[in-house]
Amino acid sequence: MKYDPNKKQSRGIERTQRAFAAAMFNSLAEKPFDKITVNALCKRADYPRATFYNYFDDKFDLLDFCWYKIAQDINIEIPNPNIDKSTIIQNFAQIYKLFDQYHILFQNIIDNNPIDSQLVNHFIHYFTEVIYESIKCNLNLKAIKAPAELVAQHCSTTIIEVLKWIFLGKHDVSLEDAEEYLNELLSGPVQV
Amino acid sequence: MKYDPNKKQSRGIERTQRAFAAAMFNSLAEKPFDKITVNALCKRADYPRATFYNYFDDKFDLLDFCWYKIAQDINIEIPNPNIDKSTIIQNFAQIYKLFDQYHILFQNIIDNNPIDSQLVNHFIHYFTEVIYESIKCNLNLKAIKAPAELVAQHCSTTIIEVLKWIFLGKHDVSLEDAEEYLNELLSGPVQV
DNA sequence: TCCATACTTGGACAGTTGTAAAATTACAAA
DNA sequence: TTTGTAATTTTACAACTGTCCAAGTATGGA
Repeated sequence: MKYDPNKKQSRGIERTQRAFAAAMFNSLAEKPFDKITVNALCKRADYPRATFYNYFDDKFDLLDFCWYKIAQDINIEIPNPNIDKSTIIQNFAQIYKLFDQYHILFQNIIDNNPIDSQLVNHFIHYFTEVIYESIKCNLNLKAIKAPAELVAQHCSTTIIEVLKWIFLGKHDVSLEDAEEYLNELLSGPVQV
Repeated sequence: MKYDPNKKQSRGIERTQRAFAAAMFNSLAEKPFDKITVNALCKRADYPRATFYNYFDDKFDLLDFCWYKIAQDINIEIPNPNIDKSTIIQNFAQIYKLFDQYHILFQNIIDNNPIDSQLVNHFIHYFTEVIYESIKCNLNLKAIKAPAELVAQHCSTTIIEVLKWIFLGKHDVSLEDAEEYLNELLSGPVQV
């Protein structure tokens, strides 16, 4: 992201960024992402174009900011220096609940954008990265050859895959079932 | 893709499409994807812009065609009505060899594009889809709750993940080791 | 209060995108 | 060879993108 949202920012800057994010969220709810132009976002947020480019490189950069705002609520506990399968499933529950809060937004997004669109991929990718960052280096692995980074990547992908299936694939799955799905996928679901 | 490459096409059409694909491959080898414009591709392929839009919706559509040309060589055997883990690993070997043939191209792509760029994601996504299409409906699953489609998705993602690690992540891994990695990921690598 | 500095804004610009229509070319049947 | 149809290319266009600069506006410190 162009602006580091972690560093403290003046009230004005935050207000402006929030206005653009709101414009994006509202636009996403009503039309496909590739029909959303920077011009339209500026009109909606009621800021001039130059201000947009002050804060964001392009509309993807704004998207990053939007996902960041959603992901802020995720507070993955990484006290555990060795994360095992049950820890993963615990954290999964937290993200499930977060996604559930936003399920109307996701519904709208999916109604306007194909599941394999740039937009959805961008979203998926962002959250996979969030998970990955929180579990890499801390996984408690079996005695295997595969490198830890690869396994961490695999776990985060799997977690997001289940959530994608549920919240972007229009499958109504309870948290309990979702946890079971995840557990199965992480345990080797295919016959030997 | 705008043009269905499966349906038979006149020699002229194929020549034109190949020219654009070649222009794309050559450009990819020397600069980042987002610096490649349709204009430049046309200049390189020596065709007018309107011809480009005759065959492709945009540069992503051309990319689809490029990956399609590579993927053509994959001939996944789906005689088996129930694919188990060893079948998956067999097919994996075939794709590993295919990717290995193109490893110089992939090297160049990675030198010019970040691993999490739109371009790489597009590539990954395309091949995940190819694998998914070939294994869905035929997986021999354990007695589990997770739906078959989700598991198929998970398997194809895992396969491509290992290949990404090797060929796009600059990790030199032999076929034998790669098969072992895949087997471990599909067997549940994390401690319970 | 004043000033210096940083940030915001408006306008302009070159380059790009995707589309639509008109003009040309290729090709196959008579 | 002629002719009609379809495929291909040309040209023109309106809109968008990202960057730059200069004028305007806040803001905080002295």
